[in-house]
Amino acid sequence: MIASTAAELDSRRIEQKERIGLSHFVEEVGLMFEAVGLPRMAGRIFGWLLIANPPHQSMGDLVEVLQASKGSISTMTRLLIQISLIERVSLPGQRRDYFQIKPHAWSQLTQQRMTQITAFRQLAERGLNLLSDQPPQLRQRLQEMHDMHAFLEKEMPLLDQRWQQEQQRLTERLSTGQPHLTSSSELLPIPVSKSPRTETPEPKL
Amino acid sequence: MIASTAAELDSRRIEQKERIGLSHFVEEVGLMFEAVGLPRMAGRIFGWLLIANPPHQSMGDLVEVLQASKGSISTMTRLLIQISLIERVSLPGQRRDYFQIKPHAWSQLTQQRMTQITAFRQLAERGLNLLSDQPPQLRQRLQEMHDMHAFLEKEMPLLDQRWQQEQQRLTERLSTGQPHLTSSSELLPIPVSKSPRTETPEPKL
DNA sequence: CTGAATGTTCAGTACTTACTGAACAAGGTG
DNA sequence: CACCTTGTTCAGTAAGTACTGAACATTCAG
Repeated sequence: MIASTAAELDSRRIEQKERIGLSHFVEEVGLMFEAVGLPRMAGRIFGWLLIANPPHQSMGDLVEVLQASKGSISTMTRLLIQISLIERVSLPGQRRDYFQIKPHAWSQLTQQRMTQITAFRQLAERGLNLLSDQPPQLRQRLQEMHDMHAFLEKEMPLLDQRWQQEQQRLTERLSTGQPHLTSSSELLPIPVSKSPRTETPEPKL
Repeated sequence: MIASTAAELDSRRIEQKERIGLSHFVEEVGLMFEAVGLPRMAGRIFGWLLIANPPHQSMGDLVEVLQASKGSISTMTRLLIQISLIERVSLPGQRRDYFQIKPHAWSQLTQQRMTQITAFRQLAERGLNLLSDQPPQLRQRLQEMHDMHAFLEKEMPLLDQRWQQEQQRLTERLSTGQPHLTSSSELLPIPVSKSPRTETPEPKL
């Protein structure tokens, strides 16, 4: 099996090139995740799940493709599931579990942002209390901080709502009839286990 | 000067209590800044400038209040100026410079967020190119990522615009006639120096 | 000019945190 | 039951980065 046809070699070169393109993509998603405060490896996993074929991948797949340790993959998939960016799915008759991008994953990130905005608004309120006996001139800085985030708190959900409508419009353009990946296969999403860990993060310090 | 009146002691206790409240506030702004990917010390500076009286503070003030090194303050104020969250001001007849919160600082943070959104949209496009010969089902994940961020790219500026209007409405409620902190005093903002460093970051590696 | 006040730069450190790898569960399968 | 496959947990490390402190500029005062 030493000799290969020209076609085979060519096909391999193309595959090679694509592999490089794909891993670059994965790496960049990793960097973007870091930019929004999430671990790079979580971004790599998410990036790979964005382009993987099939869209559901096992832990073993991820370990191999991303050249990372089992431990890291296990921890990071758990994180991604916890923030609802991916979900765990199982195939009938298969022992191992698979991971795939969760529908509306991106709205979930917006949700996280909302939490931050609320925190900023509350912080502004605390500041205004501290300066309660000061003249309005001095309080103006905090008032602006407060009003801005109160505004966003009101508007962001509306924006997200409008996005959901827009998206429905967009997806109905072409793929009428096959509404979603999950339902197009025999994949079953596994509900997130409400383990005690979720509510009480540190059982033993 | 060993004896003090009860009133003096009381006033000191109150001051002490307020100092604690203020430094808690400063610390929490620091934590929030970390949550959005900026150095904690930058957040502390910004936090202090939100509540300081007067609103403009010198490097020496910051070093003392925040118990940080001159080096750290210098570096972080530079960072904050670069991302337009604060500005450097000078007083006539005063040698040293002062820093204060820049008007519309918060819109600036939104601006930073826009950059990220654009990066995400471009990344989605790269992914779609990589999967250009794949069936729509597989491309759907990236298509959603793309559409979502394209949507936000379109809508966020409009939102910010509406915020500017809203803000004007809100500030006109009370403080009619004194539109802004800067103009209410003899403070002169110092324009950001367009040093070569800005365009070519690493002159000598 | 000398000295003081103000500000910058940068080498070294201290700290945080992601990641590895190995030991440990938990099922299935023969 | 022994054994393999799949997945989790955790101690230790590796790597990145914010921060310190000291040396170095710069400008003003006497």
